Amino acid sequence: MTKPVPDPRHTLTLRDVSEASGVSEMTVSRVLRNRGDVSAPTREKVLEAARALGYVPNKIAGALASQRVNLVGVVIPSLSNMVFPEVMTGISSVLDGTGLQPVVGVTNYLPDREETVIYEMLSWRPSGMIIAGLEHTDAARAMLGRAGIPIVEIMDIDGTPIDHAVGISHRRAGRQMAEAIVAAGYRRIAFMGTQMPNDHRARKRLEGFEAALAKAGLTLADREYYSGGSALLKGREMTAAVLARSPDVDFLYYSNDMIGAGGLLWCLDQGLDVPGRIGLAGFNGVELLEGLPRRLATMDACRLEIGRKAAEIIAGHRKSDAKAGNSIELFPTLQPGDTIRKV
Amino acid sequence: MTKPVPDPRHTLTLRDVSEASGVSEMTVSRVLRNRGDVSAPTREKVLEAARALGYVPNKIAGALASQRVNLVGVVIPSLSNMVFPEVMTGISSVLDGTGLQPVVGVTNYLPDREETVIYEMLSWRPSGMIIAGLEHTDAARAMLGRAGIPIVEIMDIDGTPIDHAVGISHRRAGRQMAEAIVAAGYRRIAFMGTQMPNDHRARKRLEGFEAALAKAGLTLADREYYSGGSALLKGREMTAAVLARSPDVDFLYYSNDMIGAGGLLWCLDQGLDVPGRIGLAGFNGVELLEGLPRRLATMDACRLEIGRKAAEIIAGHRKSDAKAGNSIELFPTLQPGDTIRKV
DNA sequence: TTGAAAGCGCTAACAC
DNA sequence: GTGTTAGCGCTTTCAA
Repeated sequence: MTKPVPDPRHTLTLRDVSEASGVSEMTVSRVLRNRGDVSAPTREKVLEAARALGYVPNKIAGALASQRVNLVGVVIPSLSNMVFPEVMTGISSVLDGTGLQPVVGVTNYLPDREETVIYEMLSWRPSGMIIAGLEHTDAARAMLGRAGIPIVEIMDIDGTPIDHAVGISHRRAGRQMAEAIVAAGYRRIAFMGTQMPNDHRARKRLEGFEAALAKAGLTLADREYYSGGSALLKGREMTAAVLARSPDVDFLYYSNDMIGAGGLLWCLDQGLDVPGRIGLAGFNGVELLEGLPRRLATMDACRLEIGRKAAEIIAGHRKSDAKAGNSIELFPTLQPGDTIRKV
Repeated sequence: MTKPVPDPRHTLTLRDVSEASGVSEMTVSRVLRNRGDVSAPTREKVLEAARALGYVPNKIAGALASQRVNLVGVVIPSLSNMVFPEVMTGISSVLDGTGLQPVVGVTNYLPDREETVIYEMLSWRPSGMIIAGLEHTDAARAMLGRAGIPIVEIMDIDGTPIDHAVGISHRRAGRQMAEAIVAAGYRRIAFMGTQMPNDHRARKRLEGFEAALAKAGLTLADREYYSGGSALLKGREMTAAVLARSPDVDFLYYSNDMIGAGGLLWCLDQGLDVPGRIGLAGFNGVELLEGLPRRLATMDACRLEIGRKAAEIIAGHRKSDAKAGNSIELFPTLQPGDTIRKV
């Protein structure tokens, strides 16, 4: 039956700063946003009061009133494979100057989870969205399409973007690697990758790879998939399994550098002649490879540049009335390293 | 001079759903939030209309009206060293059931940047904050202290928390590793780490390490710092440099597993007897180590558990009026692997 | 240069 | 079960 005591430490509002400084709320607001003309003395009084009180503006109210939110949603499948952190670096480097802030959501390669994340993000009315991949649920595509903000799908350009796309062609990347391998004289080629039906980019690389092999009259000699666990260790294990099963294989193509690195370490442990007896290649161009005993052949995925370009599209949206449907294709370079025979 | 045409694709509001369904805004709101009693037919009509229109609620307005934001701010120094992604996994695993959503901000180990990130996050009035480390600017501590929400500082407990802390004692961790090394008979010990004045946890580990050495009558025989670049490669380079300069060193202590792995690969390349002639140890217990030719000695940092516990504190805050000042200490286990001599 | 009034889109509290 | 009223804390707009 006690009267509810008003929280003594209630959250501060503009009104509090206004009263403390003897300046109207409106003018306080102007000072705090550096907007309009405010005389130097007034400005000082306000700043002083705000600092003394420890006022933190309420962006929720600000956003509702101004219909403006300086947030950019970034939807990615995973944080743990070191490719997306680098994309984030690219995004941040561009956004940092603009007053826009990235907010990331992780989907774990689950389409339904992605749909939920997109829905949640859109409900905060961000200024733009950056989303990995071109494959989404119908509902997700619909939401994004009617959101009325710039949407940039990244990493991949093999498909039709909702609005904008920035990425590489993974099909082409797979094809190029296969061509290089065949040109180097390898003939019995095995593939190892992740068991992930929703990793569309890995899938497209393999499609391109197999298509190029077919053109050379070849098919994959063996293949092996894994899921979970330490990628480096899985690379070793899969490599051991494949070579036990198919001892005459002369090339190992991995869907990512981490398992490729594991495979390379295993081959070296076994004293195999790399790249003479057997060649290896991965994908991504991760920094880690630089510290290996031998440089694994790979292809960089232009991660930094993709992040940058995507952010530029969002940031530049106000001025450029760039129409939708634009794909920006980047071209990865093949780094043969020391694990493919020189022709 | 043309009259401004109202945007035909204006963002949908509750009102639109209300008109389309012939149900009052209030009831529509109730249906969309599963709140209160709504008859099945009304409910259906509303859901139908909302779906048909593609309505996405405006959380900004909702949050302002309800004074409730289901966001938890997570402030971390970096995404790229594979320790924080695992903390995030722990956080998400707990938050997923609660309706709370993590929002991450990255500081790059810059105190001023951290202050800004905290300010920005608080301005969205989150339900709680999780922040790496116990060292912050005075302004940041003040803001957090008066925010009126649960604050959990993670990773470290060597210091005084603002509200709650969950982590390990890095000083103790360093001490324990030194004791194990000394007990194994190593005497000429070198340290290699990052050149990062603001990585307080690495600093505390080294302090604990040196204190324990001192207690055994020893001092570091050599030390080397790096910054930037591929950690694996830097580990190799620093190791080569240290052993060239101090050939009689018999143990290499690394501030993280990645450079430790590089050092290990280098030692094996050189044909050094590990752990007989020389021992090595890192810190973190990263998954990567499992794929190496030999298991590097390390200490896990309880990352998953830290994330979990921190999230539990935030999520459980409504019921438990847990008072501030609580530190939860976790105890990492030393994993000797194959790079420390058995005693 | 400053202030007053009117909402932004939603929900709490209360009536019906 | 459903509707009405009154704001949430800001910013926009316009007047002074």
